[in-house]
Amino acid sequence: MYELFFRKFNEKVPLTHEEEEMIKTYLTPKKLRRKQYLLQEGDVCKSIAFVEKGALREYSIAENGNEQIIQFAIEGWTISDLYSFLTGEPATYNIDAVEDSELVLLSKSAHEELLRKLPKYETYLRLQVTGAYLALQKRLTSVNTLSPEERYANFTQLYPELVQRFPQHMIASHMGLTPETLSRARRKIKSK
Amino acid sequence: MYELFFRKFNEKVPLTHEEEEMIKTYLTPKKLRRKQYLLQEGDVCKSIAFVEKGALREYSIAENGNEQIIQFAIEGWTISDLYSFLTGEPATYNIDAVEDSELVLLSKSAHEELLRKLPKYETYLRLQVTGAYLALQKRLTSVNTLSPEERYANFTQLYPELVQRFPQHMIASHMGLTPETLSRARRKIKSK
DNA sequence: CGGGCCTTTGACTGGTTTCAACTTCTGTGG
DNA sequence: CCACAGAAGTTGAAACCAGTCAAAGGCCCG
Repeated sequence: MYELFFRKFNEKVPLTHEEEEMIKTYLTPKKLRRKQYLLQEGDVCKSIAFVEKGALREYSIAENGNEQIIQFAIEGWTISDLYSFLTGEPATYNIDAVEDSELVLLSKSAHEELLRKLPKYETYLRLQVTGAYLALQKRLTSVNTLSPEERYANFTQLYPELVQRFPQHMIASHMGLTPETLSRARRKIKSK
Repeated sequence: MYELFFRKFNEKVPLTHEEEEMIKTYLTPKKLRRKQYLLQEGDVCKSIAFVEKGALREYSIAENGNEQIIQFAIEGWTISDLYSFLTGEPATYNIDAVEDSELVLLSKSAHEELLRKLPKYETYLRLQVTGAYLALQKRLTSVNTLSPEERYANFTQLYPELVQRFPQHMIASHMGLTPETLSRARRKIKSK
């Protein structure tokens, strides 16, 4: 249990067996069915979720009803409405399962206690957030400088697994395009 | 000296007098003239810069020569090519001064020693990066969901100081618009 | 005072969105 | 196991909106 979680943790910050056991007491497993919500806009995000198995998405809904996907998560990734989690404000994002999924949850109180008790947890968090920040920065640059085709090509190269597992219209939404535009961009790429 | 730096640090993580003195030994002041580079694409980013006074910008240059501004920084903000700083790879961004500026620099070795010696520094960093991450997330959402007018209105509301101190064409670049489009968006807003 | 950069405005172009129809795929219930 | 309904993806046509190119006016700095 929690194998992948600790594998990823150890890649960033190596843990002793005792430390692993200690962390385990703070973790909660959770299974989610396809289409089931982990978090709904308006609720407070009460935990950080690590994906042991499955696939989820995080998205907001604009006034006109358009879904805007801001993040995907598959095995080994972490997902949460961090702002809501940290501040206790209502979430502005929704998170739901795109496939049946198995998660590892870390509640707010667990998070706070681990920060107090285990410096390695803070290091882990820092590295995690730093990585997410750098990835976002690249993404923003690509949105501002690349054409839809280039963006899609770039995305498939960076995240081939995601292209396999999420439907096209979600990937379009993630890239800020309409499904039609993405479909046409794909055709152009193929014809080369 | 370094007043603003420690004010901001203490807001996030309170320090004792001794700790402040200790940190001071790792800091280096630097003055920059308007238009002077702090970092040029291709060089390795050797420090994190805190702005005591002045205004800077961080940007990349696309093949076609277009400048794409990814960040501004004024008093109290921190600026750096974090990826280059952490990995030692050549920087993909340029940083230069838009006004004469006074900076506080933290070198890579200082950064690493502080991480080892002072847990509060790691906490400070974590909070700093987390804040930057959340801000970027909001920015990405606004790029994908708002019209140019809404985006500019949003920006002026969020960062009125920046609108005062940076020329329009830089703000346009920051928002991923051409100067012409921003000019027209401003006119539309005024006419309401 | 002059030059150059910044901003604004206009006309035109091109690419993405929108709307709509059609096809394909998927999952569900009879 | 097949049939069918709904979702997903593709394609076409038209509208729209930001980008591009060009020019003029304003302002700052040397």
